[in-house]
Amino acid sequence: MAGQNSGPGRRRPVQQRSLERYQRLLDACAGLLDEVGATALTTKEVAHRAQVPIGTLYQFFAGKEDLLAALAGRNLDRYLERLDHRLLEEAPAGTAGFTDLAVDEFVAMKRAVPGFGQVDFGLAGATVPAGVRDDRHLLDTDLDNNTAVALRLQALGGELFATADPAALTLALRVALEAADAVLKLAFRSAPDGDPALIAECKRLVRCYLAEQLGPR
Amino acid sequence: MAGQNSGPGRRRPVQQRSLERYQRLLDACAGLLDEVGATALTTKEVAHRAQVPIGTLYQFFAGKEDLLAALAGRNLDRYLERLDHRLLEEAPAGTAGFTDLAVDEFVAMKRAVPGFGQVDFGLAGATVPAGVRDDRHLLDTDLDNNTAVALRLQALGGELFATADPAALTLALRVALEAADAVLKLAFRSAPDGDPALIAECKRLVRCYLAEQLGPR
DNA sequence: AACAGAATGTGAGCACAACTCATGTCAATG
DNA sequence: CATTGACATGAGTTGTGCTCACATTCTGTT
Repeated sequence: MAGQNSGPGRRRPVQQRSLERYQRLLDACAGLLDEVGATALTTKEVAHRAQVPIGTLYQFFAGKEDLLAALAGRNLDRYLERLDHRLLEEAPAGTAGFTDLAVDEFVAMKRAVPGFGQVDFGLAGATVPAGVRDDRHLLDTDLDNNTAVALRLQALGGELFATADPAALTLALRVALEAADAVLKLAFRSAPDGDPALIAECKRLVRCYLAEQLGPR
Repeated sequence: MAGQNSGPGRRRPVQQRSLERYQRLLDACAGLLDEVGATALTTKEVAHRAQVPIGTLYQFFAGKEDLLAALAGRNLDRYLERLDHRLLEEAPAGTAGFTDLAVDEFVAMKRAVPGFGQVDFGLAGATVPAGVRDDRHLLDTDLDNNTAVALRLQALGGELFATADPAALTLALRVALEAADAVLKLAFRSAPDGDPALIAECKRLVRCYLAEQLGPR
């Protein structure tokens, strides 16, 4: 169910061995992210950790930026997959229940998944290579991550979001997403496992906003 | 009224000529930010634009990171100053009015002030030099920008925020601040002058959250 | 005015990271 | 066995952040 959601890498590996190396590179990248942070991360060290020569890294990824984007894409796919499972298991009623689940799962991944705390979905990291203006302009690719994620969340929520105006709901989800991401980043800056008070406030913020959005009841 | 709020630079200039060069460096940095973005910005080019030798730049700023932090600090000082003026002039009643003013002024600066769109207050950019753990641990310095800004906003708001629990209000302001910043960043990623729909949603988000916070009335 | 010593200014050069590309490897086909 | 082309490799190129030995300017004392 999780679509391929990586950045515009160089060559997508098709053979078995290459695929393993590709994943190993992402794993090494994630591990290093937690240890040294995004700015201090070097492509040489990532390649070294993954036991892959530096040239091979650049066959799969256009550069450091693209490597991080690919990791963010994998994170997003995994998050949506896990959220989907929990929605089926726990079957919450109403948007408040959905919100709590979505936030809790996000927090769980921030704690457990290497690198997730540094890049999560890369929402704010559009970061066009600087100087070169964006020239891709088709479908999914040109709406930034934010809208793409909002649409996928909306699909997951399904009947929980009963509304007469789906476009307005998409807008609201984009806003809620960006806001929640920022507040949770703050929560994890304040405490290693996420400040509980800030996590609670994050839920309150989103619930309150979405409640006003669809049916003021 | 605006306190000195720059990063932990190297030497603070005291002489007249040095002060001018210091400001010129920040101006050049801001201009370049808008043209090439943060990652493509080079210290050499900043120094060249400011007509200042590269060595001098490194006397004032510990590095590129610190240069950007200093710009963010100047942005914050200017913002609070301008917001303060508008609060006195327009004297809004209630938190909703305060919110609208605060957001509008922020948007105005995003449009008008060079570099503001790239770094604003540097809320998320704590970015410890990577590898070295933070060793300053006194007063203002160790609570990140977020808390510092929230407290200053709280002071500006003054009697508008009548509450029995000031600490809870500070927490709410920190959350609102981080969320609003993220949503407005999104608004300016979507459209050069800021997507009006997203700006409106930002106000709605903050108003709704703060209304629930202090006096559910 | 003349001088000493401190403070500040300067830019060639160093260390190191991102990224390339000529060469090497190897499997499939004629 | 020879030919071909896809894929793998890491020494080398380019260019950035940053330093440091030396030059210049300022400040206070006699």
